[in-house]
Amino acid sequence: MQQELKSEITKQLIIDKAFNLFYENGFKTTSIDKIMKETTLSKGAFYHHYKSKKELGLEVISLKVEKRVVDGMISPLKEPGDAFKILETVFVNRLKKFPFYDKQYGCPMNNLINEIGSDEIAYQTALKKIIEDWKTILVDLIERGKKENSIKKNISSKAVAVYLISAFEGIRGIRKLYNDDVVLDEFTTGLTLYLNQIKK
Amino acid sequence: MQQELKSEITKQLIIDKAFNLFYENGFKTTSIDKIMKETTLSKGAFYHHYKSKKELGLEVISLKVEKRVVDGMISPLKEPGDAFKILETVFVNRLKKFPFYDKQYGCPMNNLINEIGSDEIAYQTALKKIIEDWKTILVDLIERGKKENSIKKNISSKAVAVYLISAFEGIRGIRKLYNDDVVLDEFTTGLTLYLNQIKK
DNA sequence: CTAAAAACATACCAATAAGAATGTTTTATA
DNA sequence: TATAAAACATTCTTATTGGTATGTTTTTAG
Repeated sequence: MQQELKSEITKQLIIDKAFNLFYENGFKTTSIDKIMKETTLSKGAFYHHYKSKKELGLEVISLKVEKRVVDGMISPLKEPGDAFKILETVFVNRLKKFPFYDKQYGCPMNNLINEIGSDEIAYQTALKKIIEDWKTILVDLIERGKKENSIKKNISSKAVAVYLISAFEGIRGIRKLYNDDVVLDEFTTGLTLYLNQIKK
Repeated sequence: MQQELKSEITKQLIIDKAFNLFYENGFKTTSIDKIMKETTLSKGAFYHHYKSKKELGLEVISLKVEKRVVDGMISPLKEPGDAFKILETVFVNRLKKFPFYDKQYGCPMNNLINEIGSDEIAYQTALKKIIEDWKTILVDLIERGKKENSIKKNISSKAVAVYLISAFEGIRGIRKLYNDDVVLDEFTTGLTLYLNQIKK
């Protein structure tokens, strides 16, 4: 039974290194050789654990990319408290707390969406799942805000959710082009303004 | 003097084919071989006109990618008439009029931003220029709307401009994951809602 | 009409790609 | 403790990469 654990540890190592390389250099141009060089293991080890690069890509998406979005943007929305306040805090704070590295390389999910989003159905489905989960929880929170009278009732929760997610992912990409936080600050101002307009 | 014309025609052919391949398959994974196969010319011809793939990439950005954004989203903002109405028409109509192909492959600029936006300073600068131009014209229009009393005065024009651009680019990416227009319609509802909130 | 320069073609190079084949070593089980 | 299977290493294959070197053909200027 110790073998299974060892296998899991190795796979996790591969996934971790792969995620970082995909994030920094893109999916398509990151080779198995480069990934395995990082793990200090061999290519033979890779093809023992994974049948293809595609299989690894899907695991990276469902285990690493998804986790990032869940931890940073989905789970925090489930917290109890004033729905509007939570909405504001989660979106604005996340942007403010990104380290330089994350600002430079953008959003791992958004990078993948734009690089391989129209390539393979498998990638599409895996990435879409994250967006759909995010959207669902956001809609729930907005609906709650309506009931609790912190958010305007005459707006479509789905529309607001999609608009918020789009804007957030959009700025994560645009920020990559700059070397300072000016655009990011302007975005935050725009976001705050937007949120105050759906506030009751 | 006819030689110069011939050279220009060949370069344009290369640029056109390159743009399409970059758009459909990404920049990094589109090889010079693939591009020249499309032109039915040889690799020798390519390296006669361009010194590197990077040089071609920069020309594609400044001539094709930029033109697309200028024609579709910047120039229309310069039209005379009610500033708010123009804002609404340009953004909403553009989304509604995208052919299936454009919805599937997303925004060429946004694709490049996310694929190579943190790679080379040269690409960064070329792409940033487009965003900056777009932002400038948008700010001008919003300012005009404020003066002409069609847009609220107590909002930051820059913030609104950045927020609008971010949301627009964001949804262009997200739409790639889907096979129908549902998200796009929800986005449009969200966008319309947003615009009505900055309306006077 | 001729020489040179521009436009293109062909052949090549070293590096890198994904993956298969075939090893060797470690671990678990009977 | 023998054996099978899992974990990993080494080597190889075929294709593709950006770019160069060296051609040949077309165009232009004198």
